[in-house]
Amino acid sequence: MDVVSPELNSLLPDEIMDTEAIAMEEELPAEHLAAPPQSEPEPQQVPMETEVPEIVSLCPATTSMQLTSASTDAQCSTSSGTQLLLAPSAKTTGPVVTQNLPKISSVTVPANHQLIINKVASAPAADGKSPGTAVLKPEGQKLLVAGLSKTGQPIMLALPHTWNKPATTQGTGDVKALPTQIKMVTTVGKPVIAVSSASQLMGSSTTLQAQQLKTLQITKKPPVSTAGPMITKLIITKALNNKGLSSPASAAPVVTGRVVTQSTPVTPPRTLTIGETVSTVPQNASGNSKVAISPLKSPSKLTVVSVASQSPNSPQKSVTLPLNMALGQQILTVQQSATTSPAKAGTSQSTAQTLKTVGGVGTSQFKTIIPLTTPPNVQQIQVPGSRFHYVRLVTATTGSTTAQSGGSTNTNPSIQPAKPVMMNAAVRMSVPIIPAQSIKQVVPKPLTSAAQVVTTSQTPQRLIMPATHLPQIQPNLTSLPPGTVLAPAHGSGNMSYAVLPAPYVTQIPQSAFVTLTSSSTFSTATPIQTQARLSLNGLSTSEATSRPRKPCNCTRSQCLKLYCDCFANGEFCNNCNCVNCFNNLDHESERLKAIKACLDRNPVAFKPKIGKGKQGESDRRHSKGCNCKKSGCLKNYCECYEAKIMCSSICKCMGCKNFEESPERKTLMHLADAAEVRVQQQTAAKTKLSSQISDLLTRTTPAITSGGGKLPYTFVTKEVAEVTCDCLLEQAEQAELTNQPQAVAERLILEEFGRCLRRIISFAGKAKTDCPINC
DNA sequence: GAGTTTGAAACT
DNA sequence: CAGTTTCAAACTC
Repeated sequence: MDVVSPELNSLLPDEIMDTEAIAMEEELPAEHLAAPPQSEPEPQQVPMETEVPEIVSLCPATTSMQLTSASTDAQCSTSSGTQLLLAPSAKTTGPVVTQNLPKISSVTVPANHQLIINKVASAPAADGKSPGTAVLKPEGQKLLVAGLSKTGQPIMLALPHTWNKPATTQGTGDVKALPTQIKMVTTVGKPVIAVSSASQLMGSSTTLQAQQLKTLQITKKPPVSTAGPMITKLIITKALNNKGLSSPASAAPVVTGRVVTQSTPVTPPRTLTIGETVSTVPQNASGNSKVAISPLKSPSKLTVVSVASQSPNSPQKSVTLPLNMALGQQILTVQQSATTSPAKAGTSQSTAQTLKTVGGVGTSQFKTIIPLTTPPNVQQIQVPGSRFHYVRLVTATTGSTTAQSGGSTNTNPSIQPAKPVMMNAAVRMSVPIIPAQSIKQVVPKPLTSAAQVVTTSQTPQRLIMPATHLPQIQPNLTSLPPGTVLAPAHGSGNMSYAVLPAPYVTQIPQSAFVTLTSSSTFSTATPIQTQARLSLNGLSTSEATSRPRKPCNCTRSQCLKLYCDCFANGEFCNNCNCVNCFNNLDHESERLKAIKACLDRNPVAFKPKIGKGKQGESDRRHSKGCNCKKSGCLKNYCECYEAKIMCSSICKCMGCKNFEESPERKTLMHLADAAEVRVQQQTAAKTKLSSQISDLLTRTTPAITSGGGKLPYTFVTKEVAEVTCDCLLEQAEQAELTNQPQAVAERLILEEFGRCLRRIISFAGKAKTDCPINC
């Protein structure tokens, strides 16, 4: 099992992981496997709240690591003598446990680096392997790894009692058994590997908590298992910087996830088979390297990286990274075929077949991210100039995929042919370090055409669907609404398009969309349908539907001119107050004409006005600049001000006060900030009040019951009173901040008090209503 | 909520 | 390209 090759590592963004320090070795030198003394370490108690029993080894930059798949032993050796500890997967249940116990080939600790692996319980080496192999008992033992970072800070991780619990709880070794995790953590530039139960949270080590970590989590599917599934997750965590321990605030790094499958021409291809499924296929040591990187929004929330194994003969490897959508974690799934085998069009389907979303089965932490009704294909896309890899998730039957890849003229074996990218918002969000502008989408062309790429600069996806009955429109591809995807008309080089803004996909019921696509006359609807599904599924429904957008109020433009914000944003009107709106599917032809007209007038009409500067948001500026004359650019009339950016040299405004040093602007900003803070505080207070009341209701229901109906004041407990006071104080502060007269302030406070009372009464009444029988 | 102001978009 | 008109959002009362 390979983890990360240096070549691959070089391609990975630092934000994700840095595997420079990890080199793979085929064999673990026995001399580096110093047997841990029999002395059993203290059964160190792992704080329950952390729930992360881990085995940690610290490896220096030169550390080599091997995950041997031939046995249950996980070994780590380092040329420098530093340690890497790989514990074998948790294994198994029942009777076979003792025969396939995970073994720790313990790690030697070099002079200055730390690793001390103390097996808690050693048993006679069942397989008689190298001395020094510690055999872990299946249950109730802790493996402690103690080490010191360069800074001298000790690292202590313990193997929990539940080391083998996953399998045990699964009884017969169900594939859904909670996998053991191996975490590789780099501390102070050294990778650390830890093993923990998959259901447990990271962060048991206070040392680790004190570092800014990034985690690569890999679920290892061991080779042939004679005693049930062996599931090991390898989490490679790297300190974001070498400041390591000096960054106390870095305990909870947000690491976006992605899965990378890649092989390198230099390093012998290796296969890291990851998955929770039981596999009887021996790990293919000659396969392509696979690396699964799991993002973590929080170190306490692990995202399983699952990599489905694939036929060794297949040049492409599929990787799926499930994530906990509920936690807002997202993934970027990356697939890359072997460099020696450029992606073949035909491989995508097999990819889809082998692509599995695993992990998390039976564990609430792990969820399938893309609940497509059909197995998705994952196509890798390499964006020029980007260190990131993107994938396109498509259904398997599309012919356009074949055409696109087949038509590619890219002859560079190291660069994948341009492929369509279907990046839904969720995916984009999952990798915030990827600017939206970098996302590129392929414009499907007739089957004989090479793929074209449209650079998008805005997150919403839009679909331009064939509409053969409509006037032909050949929009400037570079000027289409951002995110636009074009689909060719049926079997013809003459292209017609229907523009479907992304919101349409999310605005309309899925059934409606399905009807639309299924009834359309073009044969290449599959990609669109797929994208639609992705938009519906990949983008969380709540996110899609709740995305705030002001309803327009157009009365004369029919919402077909750029006056209309909906139209200007490439969106359909939805829940707007417009009159005689044509910005909908019912007026598709008119809408298309209007789009064309806008593009004729201004080829970049649909491009975002607020571009992104070179150095991030601070450099954002209006693409055209404003022309304000009377507002001083300090009102929302000004597009710059509205976008919360300062006017720039390209603005033609008069009397501009929207510049950095402007006192007026600062004053406004302060007021705005203060208002925002107040709103947040108020919201928090009210939420707290509601929570308190709810909690109180829960606890006081018996009293209500016994009392035959208590009056609302029953609910005015100390907690409620305190929260109510908070609300009142907040109101007072707000009045003070806004320089309200005392009378007004008093009135505001009283009104707030009235609201609090009403809420209390409301909850009280609700409580009585909710339990009419008992009360 | 009606009326006014404002500046972008559209038009000439 | 400049000037004018149209338009809808922002703003005021």
